[in-house]
Amino acid sequence: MTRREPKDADLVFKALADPTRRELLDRLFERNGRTLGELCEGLDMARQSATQHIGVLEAANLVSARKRGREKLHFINPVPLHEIYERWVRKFEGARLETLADIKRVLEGDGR
Amino acid sequence: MTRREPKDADLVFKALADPTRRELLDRLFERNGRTLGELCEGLDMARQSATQHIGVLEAANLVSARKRGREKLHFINPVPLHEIYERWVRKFEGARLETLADIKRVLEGDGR
DNA sequence: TTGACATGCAGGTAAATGCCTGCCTATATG
DNA sequence: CATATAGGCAGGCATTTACCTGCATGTCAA
Repeated sequence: MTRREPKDADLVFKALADPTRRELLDRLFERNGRTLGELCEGLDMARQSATQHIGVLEAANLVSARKRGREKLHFINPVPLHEIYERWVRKFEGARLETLADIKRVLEGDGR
Repeated sequence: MTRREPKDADLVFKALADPTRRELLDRLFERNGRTLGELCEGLDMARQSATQHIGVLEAANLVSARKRGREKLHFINPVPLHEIYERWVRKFEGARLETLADIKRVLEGDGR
């Protein structure tokens, strides 16, 4: 019923949560500005399916496209990736060392 | 039909693609070793639903848990996040500067 | 103009996801 | 022991997702 508006982070992570879409990003990294047809080549799925995947990447703002004649050219936008890093990776980088000590401390029952 | 075995990256990104699960990670960062009950508090969903979310985080190896008596204690594991960063963020960080130039070059039709 | 080519659009289906309710088990504690 | 507390397990339902097929549109080039 109540439709929640998806946040940016949702869109980006969801977009990345599929191997086909990550493959598409890799292809664009290898050579930016590919057409839709080039991107879909050898993907082992119908063009229309790949198009949907590209749509997801565009919705997440990871890819932007523009037309040139009858072609659609695609470009990577790395900004959302960096934002994800700042908010969801960097923050937790320090956590590793604490972990073992925390586990011990808590398990030994000094509690909370 | 043919069930594909999900890769690590799939599990991690999928786990992160939900605001409830990200909230859980934040709660664990704020204080590691929380019990299930503590984690679920105030989450605006049934405990069982939150438990499923925690299951997704565990499947992605972002959280590991162990029992103490009748309680289940949860701990962050930041390693998968770092791996994601190495493979899927760092790689694309350099792409930004190229982008505008690429777009121009391609649009002006020197083609591929 | 006309045919070939690149892409867009509209459903349709099977599986996965996210939430629920109901009930069971195990551990603590009076 | 009896009860409360922490958590586990099973099944059900609505929505979303990831594919597909079929057809329409727009652009280029002979």
